Amino acid sequence: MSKEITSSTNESQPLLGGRMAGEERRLQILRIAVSLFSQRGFRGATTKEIAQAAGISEAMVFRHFATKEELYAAILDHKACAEGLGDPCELVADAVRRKDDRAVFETLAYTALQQHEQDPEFMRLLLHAALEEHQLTQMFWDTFVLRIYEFLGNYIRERQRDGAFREVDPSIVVRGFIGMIMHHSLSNNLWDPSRRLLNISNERAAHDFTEILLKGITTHATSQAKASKRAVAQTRISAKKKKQTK
Amino acid sequence: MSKEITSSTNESQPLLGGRMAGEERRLQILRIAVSLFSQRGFRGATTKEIAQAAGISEAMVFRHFATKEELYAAILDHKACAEGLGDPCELVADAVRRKDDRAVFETLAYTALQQHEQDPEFMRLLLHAALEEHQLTQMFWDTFVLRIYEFLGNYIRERQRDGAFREVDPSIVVRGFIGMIMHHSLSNNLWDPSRRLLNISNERAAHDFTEILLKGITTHATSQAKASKRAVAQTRISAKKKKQTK
DNA sequence: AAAGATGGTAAGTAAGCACTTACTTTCAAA
DNA sequence: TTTGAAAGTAAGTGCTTACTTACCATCTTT
Repeated sequence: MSKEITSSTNESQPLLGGRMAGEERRLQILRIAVSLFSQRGFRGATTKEIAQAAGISEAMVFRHFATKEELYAAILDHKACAEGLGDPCELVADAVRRKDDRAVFETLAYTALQQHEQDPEFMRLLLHAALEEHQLTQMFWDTFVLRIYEFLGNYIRERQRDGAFREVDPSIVVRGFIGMIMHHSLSNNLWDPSRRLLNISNERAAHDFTEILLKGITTHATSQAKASKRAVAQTRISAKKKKQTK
Repeated sequence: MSKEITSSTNESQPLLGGRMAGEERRLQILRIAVSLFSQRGFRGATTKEIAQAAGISEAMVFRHFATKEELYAAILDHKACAEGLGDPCELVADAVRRKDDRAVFETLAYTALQQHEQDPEFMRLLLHAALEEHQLTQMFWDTFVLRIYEFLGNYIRERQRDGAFREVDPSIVVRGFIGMIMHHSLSNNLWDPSRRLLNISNERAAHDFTEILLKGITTHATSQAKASKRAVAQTRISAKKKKQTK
């Protein structure tokens, strides 16, 4: 039981001998817990495992987080708030202004796919939370997914007014598009990690999904005349409105 | 001790007299276990809970299933094999013969959506299994998803030869289509059960997703001449082949 | 160098877990 | 009516779990 001063045998950070500053240790525990919770879920990951992986005793875990629940909540907050997930609306704001449909959808798709690929833990964590009916699920849905629906929905509505897109419920279009992306990431990370069914780059996936969606909702050549007439009329109206309001 | 108190107060099912035939009890346990495993996952559901829900002692559960693992496996077999999931290839075989693209895709989508709606436990069970990296996941993917990819992929390839569909990797098309459907079911059953973001009938969803996909992959009016030429040429070739082979 | 705060641990505890043992009740066939 | 197999249970067993207690070690401050 010589404790083998552990720093030699322990995997996580062999560089540092035992002692750590409080905040540093806290973050280390958090990182390790994220990894274990995402692998085994809340019930599946034990505090003992977490402590061992961090190279400390269980008691230290409970000094930083009073209960396992609190640790879980801290993780979800940490992941949901701090981590990436930069506002997608800003990301494509320029493309929206230029009305570059292809850029809008393809950029969103590519960014999401990259995000999922380089941080697969987050998706697993979210899935576990959803299955356990944890409140984070609703929080995530409300603050993130909802905003994308509004943002993309508004863009689609605008392009419909332009006559560029046919008349479909924008929410259905968004659901379909997000579905293609999410399911592709889920397939890659969860169902078919060896990618036997489909093995393509994120660029390719983003491009082809966008192509299918855009061709699926743009107005046809046959009805193009009608569409452009409407577009012109619409442009005049918006111009008038602008002058009136300002 | 105070054990008698619990036994007198604890009467889970006063309606049915205790005793059951072996097979009957086995199926009852299975049904209850399905429900509990799908709600709480493998680790989350306890044998005690299952026994209580069935109105029997824990020992009876272990008389029918030697271990918890065995019960889990029995459930997955029961659900994956016995339950529904009728061959989708047969379902749309007629539409495929008539080359009725709309019917092929819309029927598949609608059937899947209905299936997911009336048996949400199965999807939860599958998700839990996937997160726990249970072998069923691969089994399900190989025997069910793979076949759909092959089937739909072949159909798309055929229609591409006809000149009816543009040249896209059929696997990507299938992934996109399945993605729209799966994500919609997942949204309805897991993420947004109150359907605040989107609340549409399965008919509507199947129709609109199909519409987007088909418009997204059919050849355009501008290139229709070229396409139909190719289609005619292709038809002649197949006709010749048929005569030659037979 | 004394002191006090902070990082860290060994050794618990009570509850809960999957699973077992030893026993009783029911019921249909011989 | 006997009997024996099947349905059923109470009361464990040993292990694991989240969480605690009481104590040690190592810095920093004055």
